[in-house]
Amino acid sequence: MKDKVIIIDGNSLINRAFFAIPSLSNKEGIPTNGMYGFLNMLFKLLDKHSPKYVSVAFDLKAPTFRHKLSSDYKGTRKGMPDDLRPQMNMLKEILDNLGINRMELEGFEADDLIGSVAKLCGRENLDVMIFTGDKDALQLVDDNITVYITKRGITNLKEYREEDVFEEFTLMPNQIIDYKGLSGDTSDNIPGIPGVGPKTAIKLLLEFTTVENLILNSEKVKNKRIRGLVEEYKEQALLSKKLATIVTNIPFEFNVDELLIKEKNIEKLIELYKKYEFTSFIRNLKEESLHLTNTTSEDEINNNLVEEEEIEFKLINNLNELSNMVSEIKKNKVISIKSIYDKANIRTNEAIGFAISDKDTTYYVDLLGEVKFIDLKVILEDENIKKITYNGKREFLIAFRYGISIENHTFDGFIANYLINPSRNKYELSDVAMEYLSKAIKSKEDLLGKGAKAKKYCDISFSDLSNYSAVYSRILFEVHCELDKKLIELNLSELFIDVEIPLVEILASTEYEGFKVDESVLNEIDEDLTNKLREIESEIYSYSNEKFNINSPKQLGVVLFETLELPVIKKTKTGFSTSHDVLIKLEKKHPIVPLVIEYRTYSKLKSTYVDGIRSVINKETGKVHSSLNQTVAVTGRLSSSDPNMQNIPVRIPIGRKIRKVFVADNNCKLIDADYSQIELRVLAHMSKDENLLLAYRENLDIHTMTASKVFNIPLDEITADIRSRAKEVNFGIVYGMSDYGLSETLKIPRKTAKLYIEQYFEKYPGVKEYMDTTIKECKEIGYVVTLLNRRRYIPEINHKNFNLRSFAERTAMNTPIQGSAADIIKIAMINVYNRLKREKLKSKLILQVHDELIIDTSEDEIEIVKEILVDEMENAYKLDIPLLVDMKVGTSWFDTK
DNA sequence: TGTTAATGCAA
DNA sequence: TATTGCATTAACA
Repeated sequence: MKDKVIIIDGNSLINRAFFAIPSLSNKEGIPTNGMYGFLNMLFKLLDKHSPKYVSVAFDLKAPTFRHKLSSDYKGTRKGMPDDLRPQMNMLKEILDNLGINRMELEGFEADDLIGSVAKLCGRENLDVMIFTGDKDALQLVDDNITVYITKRGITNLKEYREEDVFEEFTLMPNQIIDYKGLSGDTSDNIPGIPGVGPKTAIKLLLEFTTVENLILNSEKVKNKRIRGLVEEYKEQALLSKKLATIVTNIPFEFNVDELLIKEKNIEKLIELYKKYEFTSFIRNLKEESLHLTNTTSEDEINNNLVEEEEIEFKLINNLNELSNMVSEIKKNKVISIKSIYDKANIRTNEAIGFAISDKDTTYYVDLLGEVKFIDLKVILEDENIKKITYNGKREFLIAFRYGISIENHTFDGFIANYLINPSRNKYELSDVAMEYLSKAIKSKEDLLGKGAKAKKYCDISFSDLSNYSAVYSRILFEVHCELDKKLIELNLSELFIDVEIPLVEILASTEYEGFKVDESVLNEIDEDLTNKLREIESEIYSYSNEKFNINSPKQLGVVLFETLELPVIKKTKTGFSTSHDVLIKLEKKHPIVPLVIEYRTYSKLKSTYVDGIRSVINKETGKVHSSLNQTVAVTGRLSSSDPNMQNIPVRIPIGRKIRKVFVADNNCKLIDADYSQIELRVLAHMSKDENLLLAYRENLDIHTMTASKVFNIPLDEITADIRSRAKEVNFGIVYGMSDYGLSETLKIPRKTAKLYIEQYFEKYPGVKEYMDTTIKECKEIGYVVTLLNRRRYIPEINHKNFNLRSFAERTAMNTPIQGSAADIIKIAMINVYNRLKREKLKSKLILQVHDELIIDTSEDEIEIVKEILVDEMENAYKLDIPLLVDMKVGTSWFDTK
C-alpha cells in the first residue's frame, strides 16, 4: 500500500469551521470556534487515514503574482471576520506543537503551495489527499492526487477522483482552468468572458478542449453571438485562465520528509487546550499517550499531563468514625453528597460508597464493610442539613431502595448547569469544574472507560474509587457557589428552587414506582403479530419473485424501483426513499405496496413495542421503570427512555392495543388526566390575541372557529373533515410552519396553503404580532424565554444562511410555547405529588406524557385523586384564560381514553 | 464494536 | 421546506 500524504488548505477550512460552528469562546471571551472545528476535523482525518505525511498550507497577507496580473483579483473579497483573525495564529501555534508541518510562502497562495507539493509527492508515487473548501483545487486531481471538498459543514466531504470531476463538470480536471477562463468566477473576481456561463463554457470545451485552441479556431464556433464574444474577449479569457491556474512548479527546495508528523509537545498542548477550554482534546491526548507508552502507568501519565485534583479526605469505615463524622457535619449544615453504586435493579441496587463534603472536610464512607447505607439515614433525613447533589435522582433512587428519604435537598449542579444552557448535550461535573474552577478532575469515563469495555464501580480499586468520589463531592461543593451565582445572574433561581429541584425527587419516585405490565397480553399480541408478519412476508415475496430483507430501505428500494420499475417519488442522500408517504403515493400502482405498508406497521409494533418492552420488564416488580430525564429536552420538557413511555402508540387501532399491556397495580385503577390544548392556550395567553382569548373564555371549539375564519365558512357548516384540516393549521402555527409544510400535510397546492396562513394571521392578528416580536427580541438578545423565564439560546437567529436562520426563527417561535406548557405541567406534577404525600394517600404518580399525568390509584381513593388532579392541574398556573383537564379511569392504559 | 442514516412512534 | 423527543434496523467503517 502506498504511503498517504494529507495536505490541507488551512485558510479555507478554518473559514468553513468558523461559519459552520455558530459560536464558541472560552471564558475570557476569546473566540475559539474556527480553531475547534478545524482541529476536530484534522483529528478525524488523521484517525481515519493514518497518513505518514501531513501539511497545512496558509495564505500570507502579501500580494501574490496574481494581484500583479490583475488589480481586480479577489477585489470583491471581504476581509477576514474580526472574530476569526486572532484564531489563525492560535491555530498555527497548536499545529506547531502537534508536530504538524505548516507551509506558507510570500508571493504565493496556499493553493500554489498545495499544488506544487502535491505534484512533487505524486511523482514520488505517494497517495496524495487534498482537503479544501474550494473547487478550484479540482484541477489538481490526477492518478495520484485525490481532492476532498467540504459539502455542508466541515466534516461532510465529497471525494473527487478524475471520474468524479468528469461526472460533475463533463470536463477533465486539467480543463477546470479553461472552464474558469471562459465562465469566470465572481468570488475571486475573475472576469472570464462576459455572457459565457457554465453551460456555454462546457459546450465550448467539449469541442475545443482548451481556451487556446478555442481562440485559434474561433471561426468554427457556430453560434455567431458567442463567436463574437470569444474574439472580443480572448485576452481576458487567457488572463482569467492564468489567474485560475494553480502553480504546480514553485521553485523551492523541498524534501517530503519535512511533512513527516513530528513529536508532540504535550505539556504545551495541554496548556493551550486548557486556555481555550478544549477539554475533549485533553482527554484524547491522555488516551493516546496511554496507548503509546506501555511502560508507564496510567497514574504517572495523568500526573504528567494534567495536575489532576487530589484532595485529602477522611475515610469512614466503622460506626465510631461515622458518628464522629455525623456530629461534625451537623455543625456545618450544608453538605454535598455523591453516592456510588452500579445500576442493576432499581429495587435491589447495592450501595458501594458515599462521599460527603462540608465546607471544611471531605469524607468517604466505605459501605462494603461495617457501615451500611441505612446508617446514613441520620444525615439524609436531617431537615437541618442542606444537601447538594449532582444528578440527585441517583441519590433519591438509592435512598428509596433502602427505604429512607432525603430532606432539605436544595441544590443540584446537573440541573443548574442545564438551566444555564439547556442546549448542551453533556453536563459532566468534570466539564463544569474546568469551566468554572479551571480544575481538571477525572470524568466518569476516565475512571470506568467507555463503550462495551466500560467497567463498573465495583470493579474499581478501593483507592481509585475513594479518591474519585472524594474529589467529586469536594468539587461539587466548591462549584455549587459558582453555579448559584450564575443562576441568580440569569434570573433562573425561582425556576430552579420552586420547580426543578422539587421535581428531582418526584422523577426518582415515578421511576421507582414504575408502570405495571401484563406480560400475558404482551405475549398474545406478539403471537398475533408474528403470524401476520409471516403471512405478509410470503405474499410480498410472491410479488417480488425473490426473498429480500423488507426492513432494509436499500433492498426494498431496489425491489420497488428497479425490479418492479415503480416511479421514483423521492430520493434520500443514499438512494430511493421508501418512507410511508412515498408508499402511500404508490399504493394503487402495485399490490406489493400496500403489503409493505402493512408489514412496516406490524414490524414496528413487534420490534419497538412488543420485543422492546419485554426486554425492560423488571423481574422483581413485573413493571417497567422508565427513566424520566430532566436535562435532555432543550425546551424544558421531560424525556423518557428505557423504555420510552412517551411514544406508546395510540392513533392507529392496532397499535393502540399495545396499551392493554400497561395496567393498574393490584386493587388499583389508572387515572389519566390530560390538559385540553395546553399549547394553544399558552399561545392565547402569551400573544394576548383577542380572538383566541375570546374563544377560550367562551369555551368555544377552537378548531371549528379557526376553520370558519381561515376557510371563510359559516360556523354551522363546518364538517368533521374541514375541522380536522383547521386543526392541522392550528398545530402548524405552533410549530412556525411554512406554506410548503402545510401544503404537504394537507395535500393541497402551495398557493392555497399560503392563502390559509395569510388568512390565519389576518384573523388572529395578535398571534402574528407575537411571533414577530418574539423573533425580533431573540435577534437582539440571542435567546427566548418561557413563562417561568426558562431560557434557550438560539445563536443561529442572525445567521446569514437562510435555512439555518429560518430554522432558528421557528425554534424561537415554538420554544416559548412548548416550554411554557412544560413549565406548567411541572408545577402541576409537584403539586399533585405533594398533595398525595400530604394527605397520606397510597396512590402514586407513575408517568408524565407532556400534557398528561397518570396516577396508579388505589380503588378506595379514586374520587379524592380525581379531585386532586383537576384541582392541581387546572390551578397550576394562572393564565388569562382557564386551563381545562380531561380525565379517564380504567384498568389498563387502553381503557383510559 | 461503535456510528450514521432511514424510518416511525408520541405530544 | 412544521417543534420536541427515543428506539429500531441495516449498513458501514
